[in-house]
Amino acid sequence: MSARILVVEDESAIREMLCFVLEQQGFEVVEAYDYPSAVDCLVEPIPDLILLDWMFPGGNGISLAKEVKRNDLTKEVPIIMLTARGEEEDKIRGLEVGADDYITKPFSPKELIARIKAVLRRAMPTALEELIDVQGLVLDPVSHRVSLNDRPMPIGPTEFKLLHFFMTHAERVYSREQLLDHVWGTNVYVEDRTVDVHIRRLRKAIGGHGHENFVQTVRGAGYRFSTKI
Amino acid sequence: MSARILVVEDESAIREMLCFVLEQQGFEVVEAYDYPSAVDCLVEPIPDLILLDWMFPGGNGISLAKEVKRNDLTKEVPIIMLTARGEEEDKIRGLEVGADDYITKPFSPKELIARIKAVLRRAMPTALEELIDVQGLVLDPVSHRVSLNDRPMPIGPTEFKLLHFFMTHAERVYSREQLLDHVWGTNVYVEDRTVDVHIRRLRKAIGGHGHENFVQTVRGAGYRFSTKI
DNA sequence: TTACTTTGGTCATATTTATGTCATAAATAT
DNA sequence: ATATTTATGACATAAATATGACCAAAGTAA
Repeated sequence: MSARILVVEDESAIREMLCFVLEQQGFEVVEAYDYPSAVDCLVEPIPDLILLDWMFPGGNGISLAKEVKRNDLTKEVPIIMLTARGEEEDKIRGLEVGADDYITKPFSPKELIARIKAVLRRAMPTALEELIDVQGLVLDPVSHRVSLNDRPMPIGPTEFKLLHFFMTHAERVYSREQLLDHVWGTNVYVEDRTVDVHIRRLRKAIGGHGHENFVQTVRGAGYRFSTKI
Repeated sequence: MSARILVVEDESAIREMLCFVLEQQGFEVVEAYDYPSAVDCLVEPIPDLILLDWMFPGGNGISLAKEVKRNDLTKEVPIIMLTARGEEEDKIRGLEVGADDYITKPFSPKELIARIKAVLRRAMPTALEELIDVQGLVLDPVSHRVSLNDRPMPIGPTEFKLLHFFMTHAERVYSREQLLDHVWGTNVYVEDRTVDVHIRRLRKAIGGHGHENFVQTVRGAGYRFSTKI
């Protein structure tokens, strides 16, 4: 289960930007552009978090926030408000009404994601890291475990990270350099060819039932995780 | 190969947002926050496209655009300018100076990507990494795969590049020399006739269902990729 | 601490795959 | 018919990847 986020923002460009960033992060996003549509989105299913523009037509953010906090069904839903730069009093009033955090426009995606995750970590800690299942090959980021048809498989730390990256970025080639950047981290001086070795170790770790074929060599380009053979 | 985009924008939140969106699209992004750093980023390697904030400290966008268009090495690099909403005269002046398009802040990611792709499609079609489908013959630059009616086909690196070039430049003859330049790269000393061999290998790789007829010999001129027989 | 285990990176070597060139066959134009 | 151009198969060589072994570093348990 991943978190469902309600975005309430009247300006379409900003709303689309918010949705884009959130969807890239794997969140389920619901959009509302004014007061009535926002109220509609508050029921069935109830969102796990609300991203709320403070000034929008048809009732401002404060009244919607109050509405949310008044209703027993939604009072636990965290709210992050979007404010224009410099509107200090908005922030203060927002936090008084029950908003959990605020973000100033314009915002960087990093900041946005960090704040959302911080709020969600408090509210629903397990929603951030999802179980990944690919044809019986299951990776659980929470318990840090990999299993093959319900049988736990021993796997090394680097191989785990590599597999995690691959499973969350399937059907795409990555050069050795890119893999080093993403899995080992940037500015780490490691030989390119080391990737080959870890690819082999990963294949060995998940092998035995054909799953090693998911890790594919793309000659001259790098490696790819794919379920198509 | 993916396009390298230079983002020139002083406000870090907006710059990070631009970079985030572009990187998600698979572009390689270089950031600059003022005039000197932007000029540094104009050489080695030369970016394939410049996203330029019109008003930024240390010289405005117009002067940087002029600089780019004056230099022989960079004059072909397309420029998309970022303008504040309502600054009509900026847009007009920008297009006069040689900008290829403009985007108004705030912008939606969809619009941003669409405009960038439109400009790149003219300048370097193979860098877009878009799925290309020609009558069941599908080339996916992202996963680095070629499939024929959903069946993945094995194909060598050179044949892949050759096919990619052909599919993004269909209905047009290319001499062997031109093909060597575009697919093998300039300043590579390879016999002209080698192209013939790779053409054969490509035909073999995509053959079997008549698709090999797309790769056509134009006697005395070179080769052509065409769906018309 | 010490002894032991696991892990990570590198290397040398084996194996696989790709590349460019040639000789010759086939096709096409004059 | 002959000259010109392209297609093809073979092959040596080059390049890329896979693998096994090794050692150092980091972590663990006694």
